[in-house]
Amino acid sequence: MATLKDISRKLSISVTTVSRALNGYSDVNEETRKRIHQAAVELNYRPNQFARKLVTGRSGLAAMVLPDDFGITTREIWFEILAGLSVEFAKHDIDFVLKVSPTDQIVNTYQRLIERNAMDGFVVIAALPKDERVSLLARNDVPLVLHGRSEQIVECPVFDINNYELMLQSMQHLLELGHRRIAFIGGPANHGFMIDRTRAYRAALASGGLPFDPDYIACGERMTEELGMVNSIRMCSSGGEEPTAFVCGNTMIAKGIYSAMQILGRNIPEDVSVVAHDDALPEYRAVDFRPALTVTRAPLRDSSRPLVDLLVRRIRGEPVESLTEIQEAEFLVRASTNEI
Amino acid sequence: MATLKDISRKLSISVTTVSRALNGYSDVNEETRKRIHQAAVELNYRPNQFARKLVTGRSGLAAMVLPDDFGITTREIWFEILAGLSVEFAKHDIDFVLKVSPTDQIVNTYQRLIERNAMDGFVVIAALPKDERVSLLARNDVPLVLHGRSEQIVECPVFDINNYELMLQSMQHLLELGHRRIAFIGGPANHGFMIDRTRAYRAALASGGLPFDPDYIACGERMTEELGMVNSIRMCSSGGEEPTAFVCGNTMIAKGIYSAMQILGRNIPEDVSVVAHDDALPEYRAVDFRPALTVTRAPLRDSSRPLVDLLVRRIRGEPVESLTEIQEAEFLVRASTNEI
DNA sequence: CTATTAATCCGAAACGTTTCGGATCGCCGT
DNA sequence: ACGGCGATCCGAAACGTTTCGGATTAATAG
Repeated sequence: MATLKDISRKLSISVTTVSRALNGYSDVNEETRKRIHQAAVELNYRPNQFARKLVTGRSGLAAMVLPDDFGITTREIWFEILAGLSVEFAKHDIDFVLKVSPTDQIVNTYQRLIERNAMDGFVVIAALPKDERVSLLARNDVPLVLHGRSEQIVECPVFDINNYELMLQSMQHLLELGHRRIAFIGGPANHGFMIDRTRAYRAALASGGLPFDPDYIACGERMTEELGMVNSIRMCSSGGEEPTAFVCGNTMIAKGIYSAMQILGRNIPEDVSVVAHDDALPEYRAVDFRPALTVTRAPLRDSSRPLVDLLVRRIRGEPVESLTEIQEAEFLVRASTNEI
Repeated sequence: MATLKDISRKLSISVTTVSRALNGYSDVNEETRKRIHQAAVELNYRPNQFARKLVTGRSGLAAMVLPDDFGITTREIWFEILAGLSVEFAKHDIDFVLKVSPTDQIVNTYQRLIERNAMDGFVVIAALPKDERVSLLARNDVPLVLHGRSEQIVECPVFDINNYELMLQSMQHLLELGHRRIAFIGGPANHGFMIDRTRAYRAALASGGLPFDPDYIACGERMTEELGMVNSIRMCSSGGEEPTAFVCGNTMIAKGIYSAMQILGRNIPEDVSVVAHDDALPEYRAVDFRPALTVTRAPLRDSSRPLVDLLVRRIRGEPVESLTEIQEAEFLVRASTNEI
């Protein structure tokens, strides 16, 4: 409730000087700065971010808008992302606003938010190769940070995990164990991460001298247990040659495969090996799988910090070229993979 | 980007009048109001909420702060609540900010938010009988809406479902079916809703002339499948008389009981009846249980609208006495309950 | 014909910051 | 003695609203 004017009055120092002292300008005497700081804490001064916004243009607000049908993932995962972002933004004194919008109106929602001009920046998750949200924001010159690489050439900070590399690692591991028929059950075909992983999958097959069999790859809008279950059952009971190994887009899919293999009477890892990518959601702890699941691991929680940092730096005006961060996944060999 | 001044200039009308026209004051001619509105849309005028906040004190921001360990519930449920609140607030042109805070610092977080004075109001979920968050907010005179009744006498809007009544209904149903040994597996003992339900549980027993057996009631911090599983197994294998019916705090607990009964070789509803309260999370659809689950039903999604409405009305200055809403649950008899 | 009143409009101040462009003063070198 | 310079400070304007207290005009009442 205390304002600059209160401090100014109390100390008989101009508002200007008080402001400059508090903001660390060099043209204020060290001793008066001390006095001002002290008065500030005595009066429990908190700058009014709205007044500040009026003149600096910065509001201290960042937003994320997400579809009310959860798009590609589940509630748990969205929540994990939201929670991470909220605490990271808080470290920069930024309030995180959450907008949930009907899926078919996402772009309108962005449009309105842009017009209102209240957000310092946006975080955009799950980039599509050509992403309307991204181009809209970029066109209006509002800062955003992208999770997942997008094909379109936009000047914006990007954070991603190295999807190509992690798939390569999984495949290499299986190839070294002697597997020749390796299936891939992934996520939505049009998403950037899936494209990268598919490319790596094919590259690995090729490098192992193996053919690409379209029956051995399965995509799906939702990366759920069900997806893993139905596709692995299909692949194993089509009458043709069964895969001896599965690589999965996430651990839920792997869980589905585990159930399917149990139903079909196959043993992991004796009959079939399973590798997955692990976002490290507590509910699906790969170590707790029986047998423990071999994974490439890149905790979702770990993405919040870089995402927020990149956005904040973009807002502060750092050149976009320096604002790209690609995270490598750990590779953790556990008990779900075996020689064939 | 267009401001009042732009409209004012374009029409040669004072800023004052433009402002008053747009805000629907009566002292502006109908025709000039028309012109002003038209100019506003032509220039794509959007009021600057920060400038407005400076003078009116309203920011158009509401917040919820939640613990990073999810407190009593799960990620899914929190997300469901968040999503609902976000869309409802949007209808009132209020941005919803999400604060996630370490559990032991919740109160500090509130304190800081209050000092910053940027939020128009807060929504507080899962009230404890004596809730520090509530008293802190109330003491500082910042608007809040409470989900779940709190014992302390604070003047604040409250939304709740009628926990007492829904438990009574479940019990009555079971009693009418002839059950005499009815167990209750609920949630965290210190929470308001659990207290109400326990009271109703005991009242129903008493009205049926049945004794209260502490072994037949189970509480737990997390209302999960596991809670239902371990407690129902314990109750059924203690050597004493087994319960013939369970009433569950939610459908996840019921799911755990279903699994437990299968393991123990008991049939639902022949050997044991199950009733639950149903928040209507899509993942745990009570209709999809085999046998379909008898429930008291009050969808979580339905709580967002009243919650937000109450808060908005409080912010607008309506007297608190009128701001209480208690929702009755539906009672849906399905296949999980039977005569004994 | 004048005093009221109703209908419309408007100037200016205020909200709490930041920032531009000096102002003041003591001191240094010459 | 004087121009200049560095160290400190400050007045005033600006950001985009809302709102208080009139001002103007025309119609109405007496």
